[in-house]
Amino acid sequence: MKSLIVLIGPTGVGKTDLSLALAKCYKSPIISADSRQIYATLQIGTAAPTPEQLEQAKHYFIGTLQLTDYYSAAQYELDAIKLLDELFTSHDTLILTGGSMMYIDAICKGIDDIPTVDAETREYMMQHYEKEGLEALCKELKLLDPEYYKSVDLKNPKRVIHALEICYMTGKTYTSFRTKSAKQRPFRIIKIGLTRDREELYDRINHRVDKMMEDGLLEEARQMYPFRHLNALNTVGYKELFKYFDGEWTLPFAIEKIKQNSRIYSRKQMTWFKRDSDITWFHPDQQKEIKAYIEERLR
RNA sequence: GGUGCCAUAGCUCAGUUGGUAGAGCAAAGGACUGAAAAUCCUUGUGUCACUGGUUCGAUUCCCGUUGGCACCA
Repeated sequence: MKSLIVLIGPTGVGKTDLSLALAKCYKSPIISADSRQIYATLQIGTAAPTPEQLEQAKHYFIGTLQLTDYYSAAQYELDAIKLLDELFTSHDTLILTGGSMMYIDAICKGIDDIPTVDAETREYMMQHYEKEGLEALCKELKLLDPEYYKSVDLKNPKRVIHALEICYMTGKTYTSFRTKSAKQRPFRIIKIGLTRDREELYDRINHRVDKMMEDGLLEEARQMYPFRHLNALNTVGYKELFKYFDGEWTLPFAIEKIKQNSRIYSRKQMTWFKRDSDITWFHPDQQKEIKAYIEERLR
């Protein structure tokens, strides 16, 4: 039986270090599930594995995209599942780690087969939204897909717009693409969650931001500044420094905001992970216990 | 030393013509199916600085105390 060890947890909890230890233990490469570390030029600000760490194990999906490349959780599912199939021919146990909740779920449960929105449709909908407002779009959705209208968060423009995009593009309801059932994977999934006391986690996050600044985050962000409108740069650590470059915030204030937004993000991750009853939780220092748990499950 | 002003949520401040109070920020909780480090939703009890007085009732009015600010010496 092939097994995928899925190592998850909030930002700054210590996933990278443990993933390296487990990679050595199981002679596995490390497959990343991180929607920002996947971009080549966002190393410092996303706390991507360092060159030294990258040498310790083969990594996938770290720094493989350009900022301008289109990517999504669904694309990640396709790419990662294909890679897993290949790697399982020569490995029994593989390690997946990352903090992007939706990327993790894309691997473990799958994402429904919904068409990719083409550039014209998105452009059209964005203009439509600017001109008519959210309420008008909600009315349209009520007509085109009354079922989804009932369950969608009507105050969230992204959700409403996307559903409409699919309706207009395909001539079918958005609901018709939603299966609401998890895909079965041909491998065993062992989910390990890493957690720490909140105070401890916040402390690590705050210190990590200071370390990033020492390591040259400001310069890295400055080089990304011309691309600031790209989705890849709508990212904690960069968007705050862009406000500093714009003269809106002082540098110390921007740094405080990076820390604050990182803390908020870590909480959001925990909210998502908490409801996943398949996860078994450990403190990152419990390496022995974690290995024992994995051994037991592999048997 | 004297006079005046101020003291209300973690912070900045409203407010109560006397019936125990509310905004912003912070903080916390939640949602999540092709942009997800994104996007969106919900949540405000606090010795109203301390002591005493007036009052059926004081955070509100009065005396005093403490701390802060300003002005005068």
